[in-house]
Amino acid sequence: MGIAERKEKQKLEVRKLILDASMKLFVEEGFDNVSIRRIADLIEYSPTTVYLYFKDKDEIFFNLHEVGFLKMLENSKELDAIENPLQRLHKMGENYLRFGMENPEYYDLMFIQRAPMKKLKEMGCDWENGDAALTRLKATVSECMEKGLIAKTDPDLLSMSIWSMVHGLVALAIRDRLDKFLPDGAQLLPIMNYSVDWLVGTLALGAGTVFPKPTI
Amino acid sequence: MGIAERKEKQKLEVRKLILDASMKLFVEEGFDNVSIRRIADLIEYSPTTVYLYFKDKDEIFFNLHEVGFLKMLENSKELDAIENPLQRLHKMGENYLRFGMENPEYYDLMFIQRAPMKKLKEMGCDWENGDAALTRLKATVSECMEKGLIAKTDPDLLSMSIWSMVHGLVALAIRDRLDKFLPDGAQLLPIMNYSVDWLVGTLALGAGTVFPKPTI
DNA sequence: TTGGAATATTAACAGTGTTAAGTAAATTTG
DNA sequence: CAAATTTACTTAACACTGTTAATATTCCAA
Repeated sequence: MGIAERKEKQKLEVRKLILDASMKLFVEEGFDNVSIRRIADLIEYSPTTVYLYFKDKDEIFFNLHEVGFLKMLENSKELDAIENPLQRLHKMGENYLRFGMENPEYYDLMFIQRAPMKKLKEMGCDWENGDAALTRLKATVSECMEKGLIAKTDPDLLSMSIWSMVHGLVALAIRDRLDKFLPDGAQLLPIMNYSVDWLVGTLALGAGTVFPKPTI
Repeated sequence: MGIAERKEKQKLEVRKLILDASMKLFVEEGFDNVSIRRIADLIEYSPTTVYLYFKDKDEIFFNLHEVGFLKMLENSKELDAIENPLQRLHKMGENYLRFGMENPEYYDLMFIQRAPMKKLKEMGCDWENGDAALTRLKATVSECMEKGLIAKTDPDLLSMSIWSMVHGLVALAIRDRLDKFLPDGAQLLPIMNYSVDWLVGTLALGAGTVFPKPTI
């Protein structure tokens, strides 16, 4: 079935063309300016062709949200090499902030926009990507507790709290709520990183891991 | 100038009519379904009349965002009566979460939607509402440090971290990212409150203030 | 009573997501 | 190989959207 195979491949190619064009528009012109017609213009097809590859606009955004998770995972490969779970936790926080600030559009789709979750519900699926990410966080938090590096509490609750803090930072930042409280021209990311330093430093029990108490 | 006065009053009345109708649509049908034409239908004016009272749609959302801050402030009157700043901090967190979960549409406009900040930039103004709120938080955090209730660090940094955590919780919750990690049918707010308990409990130095270590 | 300002409306422009119907090319079938 | 059928794509249209220009109506002051 060489023909069916080739056709399959071509179909995937056009799909990718559409996704790439959508993201290009999203990154360069913002969510509101991603229209089916402009996507179609970019890939030089008619607008209705897009509907042969995606059921509707939300399905495009759902797929981009998945690409975002892949990208984030790639950004976190180095984590596995870190033996000390507390240091790993610290690095996880730093990576999360950096990914969000460097890829605000992907971050938006992954954790802020409603469209992907709407699609998920429509499909009756779980949020596998988010699930996996939180599971990794929980594992590291649990390991910290087991090794006596941080105080023992409910690991699920603590993981949710940690996630909320870093998400809160990125969400406020990329929706223009943080810059207003910063000295003129100051970089946002370094200051957000201090928050991670502070959190991990506060969690840490022993004096083994050193995180300087920072000041803005 | 009795007539001018009455006209002024009438003008304000129609403005309020528009804002109320907008919010009604926003609450009942979601952000995307608030259109100028539907607002006009609701108040039984023609669509273009709306433009005599607001420059554009974003200006309506900006005004609603301000109404939200008023509402939030009202919800926080009881705070002034709490002498112990650590207890006050705890209550601030609880109030913030409750306000966000009970008024997700207002919260969205205040801390997530881009429109209000865009308008602010256009007007060249500061974000007075957000500024005032963070200032109140900072004052309480500082008071806690002065009275030796929590460890001394940079109060600005700690305030930002605290805010980020509660914002993160609400933002994830109202954008449907948290329910997926909850036992079926579990209430979100009580669990989010545990996070505040944990945070304040972790910050607290003395044994004077009792917050039970919770488990989900 | 007339003139002008304030208020409201109609009509229109350029854009949106999406669907139904029609066309042309590629592939399978007889 | 030719006919039939499937696949890929397009044109035209519907019902919306925010917003502006031009027009009509109402109201108050001179």
